Amino acid sequence: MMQESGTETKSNGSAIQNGASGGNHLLECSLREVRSNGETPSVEIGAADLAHLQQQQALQVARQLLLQQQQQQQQQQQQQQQVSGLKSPKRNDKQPALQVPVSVAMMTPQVITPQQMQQILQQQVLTPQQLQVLLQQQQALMLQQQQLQEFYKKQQEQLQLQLLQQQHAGKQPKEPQQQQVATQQLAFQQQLLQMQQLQQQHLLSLQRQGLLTIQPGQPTLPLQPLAQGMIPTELQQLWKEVTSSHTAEEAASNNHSSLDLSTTCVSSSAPSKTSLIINPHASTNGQLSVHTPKRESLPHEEHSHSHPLYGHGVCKWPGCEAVCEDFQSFLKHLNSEHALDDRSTAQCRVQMQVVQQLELQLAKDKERLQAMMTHLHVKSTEPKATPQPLNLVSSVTLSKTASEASPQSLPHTPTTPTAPITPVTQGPSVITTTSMHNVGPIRRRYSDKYNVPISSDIAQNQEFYKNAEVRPPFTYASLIRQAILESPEKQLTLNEIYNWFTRMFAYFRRNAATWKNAVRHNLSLHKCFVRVENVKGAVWTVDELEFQKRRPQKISGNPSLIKNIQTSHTYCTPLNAALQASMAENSIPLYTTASMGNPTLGNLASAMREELNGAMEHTNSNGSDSSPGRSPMQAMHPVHVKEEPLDPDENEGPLSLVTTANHSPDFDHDRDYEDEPVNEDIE
DNA sequence: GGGACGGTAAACAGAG
DNA sequence: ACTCTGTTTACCGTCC
Repeated sequence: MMQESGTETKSNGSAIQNGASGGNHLLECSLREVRSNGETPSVEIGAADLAHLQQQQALQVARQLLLQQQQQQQQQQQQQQQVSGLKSPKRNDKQPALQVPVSVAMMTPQVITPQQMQQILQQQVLTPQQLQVLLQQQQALMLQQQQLQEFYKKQQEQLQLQLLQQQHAGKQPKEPQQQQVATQQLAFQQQLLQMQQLQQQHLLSLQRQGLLTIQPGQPTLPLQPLAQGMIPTELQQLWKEVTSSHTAEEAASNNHSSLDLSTTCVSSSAPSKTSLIINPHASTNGQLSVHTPKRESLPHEEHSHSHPLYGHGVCKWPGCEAVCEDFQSFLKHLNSEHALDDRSTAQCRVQMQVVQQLELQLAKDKERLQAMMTHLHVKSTEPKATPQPLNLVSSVTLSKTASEASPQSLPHTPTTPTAPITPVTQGPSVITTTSMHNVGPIRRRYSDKYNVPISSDIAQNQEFYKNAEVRPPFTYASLIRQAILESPEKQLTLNEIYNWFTRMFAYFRRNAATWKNAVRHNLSLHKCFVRVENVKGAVWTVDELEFQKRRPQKISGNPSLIKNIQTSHTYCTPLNAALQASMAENSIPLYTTASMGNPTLGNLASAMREELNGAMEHTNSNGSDSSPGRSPMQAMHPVHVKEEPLDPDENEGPLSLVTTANHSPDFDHDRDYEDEPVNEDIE
């Protein structure tokens, strides 16, 4: 069994790796896949063709790169000429040395690896705050640059003055001093250039994120390399190769076409289209324009016609971009230029690969998100951790850091567990050194330690636990008990307990050997679990009395914790839910998750609150005879269903208000989960 | 520091 | 022979 899942894991992992490792391989794979699907075997871009195309594309990119480098150098030279006009001729010898880093800096955006692209893609989910920060950084950079320029100007003037003085004063008085000033000047200029590089890189990063568009009248900024390194853009290049009638050499020999390609990349690549709306109030220093993804409301744009291949008055067929005045002409164009032929089919295949690649990317990012969620959830001692499973927040309140933690005033909107924690809103601030120590298996036993209601937590965060591989903060014993109590007959076979674990918690869909062993170990170890021989075999039941014997001790002797429990319940969870769950935890019957939303039971629960609080206050270290046992409605006997099938104490008994997952006896997720591919990357 | 408790690993046995 | 179930022991970490 474990071996099976192990192999599954490996294969899955390698698949993912393929997706991350190399575009070529991926393309070939996807192509193979397309072939294996048996679609249109007659048409043809073979793997070799594709490789050839990619080579051509690489050539073209290289050419373009050189071209841009030349342009940038020209720009740089222009800038330097402007500057050098003010200073001594000596500076000229130093120019080449200065140009090198600039060129390098400008080349860097061109070699964006898939990983970088992923980072960029990730960065696309920036919050307005982050965007603001970026823009502020941008402004600060510009300000710095301005200051530097001013400073530099002053230096120039000073130098001029000195030179004049020297000329007037004598022929060769202060050569060293002059050199010194020149050196200073050089340093300043280097600083200035560095600032420019920084600024440009910053702008590039913004551009790559699709946040900014550059107005046409901004020649000093390297626009072309914007998205070229990105995989989809490369494929767009492929499109060009496939569709263009002229050769790549022609294209390369023509600056204009090269620029066209780049603009094509900018305008038609997916990333630029997925740009974010950013705060229009943010100053752009007059150099940048904020690009909003919303349609720019071109008058001739599609009104009622929404066609995926038509937008902004342009045919969006990959690599086409023919201007179509209206939708009708677009349709004509579509039928004439993109009819069913070999070329269109081939293009379609490439588009499939594009989609496939994006899907891979998406899958990877999803995986990452999952890992982030897991990580952020695990480090639950972080005071400001935002959306978490409800009672885990309670757990935080109950933890040692509770006193320092900000008042749990978060108005606990019921967590939608499947709603991913929005990691970006938390930002890097959440990831602290202290949080690192908490990564890994949770060893806290919040529920047992602090009496956090397990049923409440499980019920309210059911979706979360089901989907996120987060270890529930409950002991095995508590979980086993919960599983058994949730069952219609309050008895489960071992296998059914397994199934409950895997069904309710994504975490238990892996490392089955470990936790199953732990389950068995707990069943055997704790007296509260009673094995009952059945006709079918053996089932496990819960001896509540035994269970309660060990529980009260844990909450005892720490009044502050008890107080915290109450306050945290007040703040963090809907009272009824927390209360009834807490009662359920204390074996106060009738109040289960089922009572949530039930006004009658809710009121009853409210009425019971005082008793519960009082009971908790009276909790002492003896424990065994403490509050839960004294509840008048306490079940004073083990739950042996065979003897009392209609036990009114059952949480979901007579009322049948089962809100948690109803489990069919023949439910067999166990195998599925065990064989489920395990995500090794998270580990 | 020590005891209680929980998690994990492992060995072992019996049943199917 | 193998798997599943159940028991037991040992070790370690955490908490009080």
